[in-house]
Amino acid sequence: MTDKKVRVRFAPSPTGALHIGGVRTALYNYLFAKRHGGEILLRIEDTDSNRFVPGAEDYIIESFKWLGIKFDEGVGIGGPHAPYRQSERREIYKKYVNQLLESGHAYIAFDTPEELEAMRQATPNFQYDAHTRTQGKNSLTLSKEEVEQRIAAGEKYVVRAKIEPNEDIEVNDLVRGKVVINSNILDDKVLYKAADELPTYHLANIVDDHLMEITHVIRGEEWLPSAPLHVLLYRYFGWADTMPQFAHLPLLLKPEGNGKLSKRDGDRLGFPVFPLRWVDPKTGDVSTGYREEGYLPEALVNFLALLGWNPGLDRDIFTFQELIDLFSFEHVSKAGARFAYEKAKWYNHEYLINKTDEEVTELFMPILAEHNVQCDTEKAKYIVSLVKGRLNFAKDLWNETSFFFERPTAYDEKSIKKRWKPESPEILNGLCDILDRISDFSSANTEAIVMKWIEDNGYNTGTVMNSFRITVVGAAKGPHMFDITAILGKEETISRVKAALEVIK
RNA sequence: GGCGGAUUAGUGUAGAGGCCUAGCACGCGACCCUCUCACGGUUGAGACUCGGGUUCGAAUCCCGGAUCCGCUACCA
Repeated sequence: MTDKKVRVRFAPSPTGALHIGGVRTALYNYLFAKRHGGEILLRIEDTDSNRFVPGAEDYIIESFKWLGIKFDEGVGIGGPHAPYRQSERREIYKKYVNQLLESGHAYIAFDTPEELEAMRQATPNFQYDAHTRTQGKNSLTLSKEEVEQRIAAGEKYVVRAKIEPNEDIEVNDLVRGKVVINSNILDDKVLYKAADELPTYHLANIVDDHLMEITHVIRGEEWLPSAPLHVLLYRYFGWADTMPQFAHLPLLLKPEGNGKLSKRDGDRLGFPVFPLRWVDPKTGDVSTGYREEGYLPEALVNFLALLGWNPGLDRDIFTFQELIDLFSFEHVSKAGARFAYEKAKWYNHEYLINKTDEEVTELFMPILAEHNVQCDTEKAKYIVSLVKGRLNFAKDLWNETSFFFERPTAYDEKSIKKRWKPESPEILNGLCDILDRISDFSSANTEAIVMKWIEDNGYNTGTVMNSFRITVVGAAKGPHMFDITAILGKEETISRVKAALEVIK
């Protein structure tokens, strides 16, 4: 078992956009598989026909493509265990449902939703199990003839697992160790619905994981309570000796307050909870994505990887390959992790400023085009080199560089209040005269001349430079002043100062 | 309510009985750099959920409380 090739799966349900927690689960699956030279497959669990959302499957595939998580087989790729869409595997499940029925590990139940609801109302903490199934309408209480009659009459039924009471079931979890649960608390879970001829998750995932030779089931903690049922099913099928190992991952929690991370938190606190932009086909609601917000996929991956896991080293930046090489369940934490989106920003900042000027320039050019700015790549690259360090997102590029291309339309109040002095206008007029006489307007030359002029006149450097900066840039921000004026040129620089002097009092 | 899981600074985490005067990172503060905003560097504040044990010694092991999370569907 341990020498078998590692095979894992990510099995989302196409009920909408892929939640960021799902992305992390997929990532851990991927890291684990690749760490062990194994394979990962993508399976679509669309066994609930009521919750199917068109477009969700494509969304999932596109998300992973963007993130750089490549599946070895599955929906959209194919492979030896196709089909990978559960709705297309009906016949397979039927066979296994029958096997369970024949071996006596499952039975047919006709109770309607209304009847079940009535039972719940009548009995506190009602659950359909060994103690209560004798009161239900099922193949254990009804005669064989009546069961056949009802089925022949087209009555909708359900197949339930027949859980034997009072048995301790062990689940060996790679993250949590041994977890023991008594079968008394398990209910006779619905395994199959005749209504749509589809199994439920519980049956489908066991059959598929077995057939697809999955060695490790890595999924969210919300599955831990039903893991004993899954263990039981492996036994009922006679597959106990090839049962996969389980690893239940801690959940992603809200950044503040109680509860798990939800889409609403993103809306409320201003960060995406989906990898890509998603438009709900029913409501038309639009949710932004990490991609659209300007996150780099490698930054998101790094951030997500370290949310609930860490390699035990005193650093935070890891390449995808390093994450693979270092990944292990020993370092997956057991407690839920608050979604620290502030750190996601920092990750993006780190990845962005560590890109080469060429790479950032590639992100810059389309932004310039958007603003109808003509600028050759060489100049753009030089500007990028001046402002790169202060970027969190590519979209910050315009904010940090617009003054290179457009005159300030307003002058920042705060900057003026702090830096503008009564003598500023007079000094600036003098500065314009000096500037006008400079023939070599290069950064170094202009700086040398202006600094000497400041010194000769006994001006305060800060006053001169900050006032100068406000008139040219529009605020007390930006790179080295004379690098800016060198790009703007003499005429534009002087003209900006004069224009500002008309406005700022 | 029942069952299960979890609990180190605001947040993500390191720590697997003495190496802990509890480390790192984000965030926050200060200083340096500097014409400004950033970057970078240095630095400061800030935590072992509580109570019992076990032990010469516990953040680390055991028991109990508290709190939080999950499950408790013909959803996954």
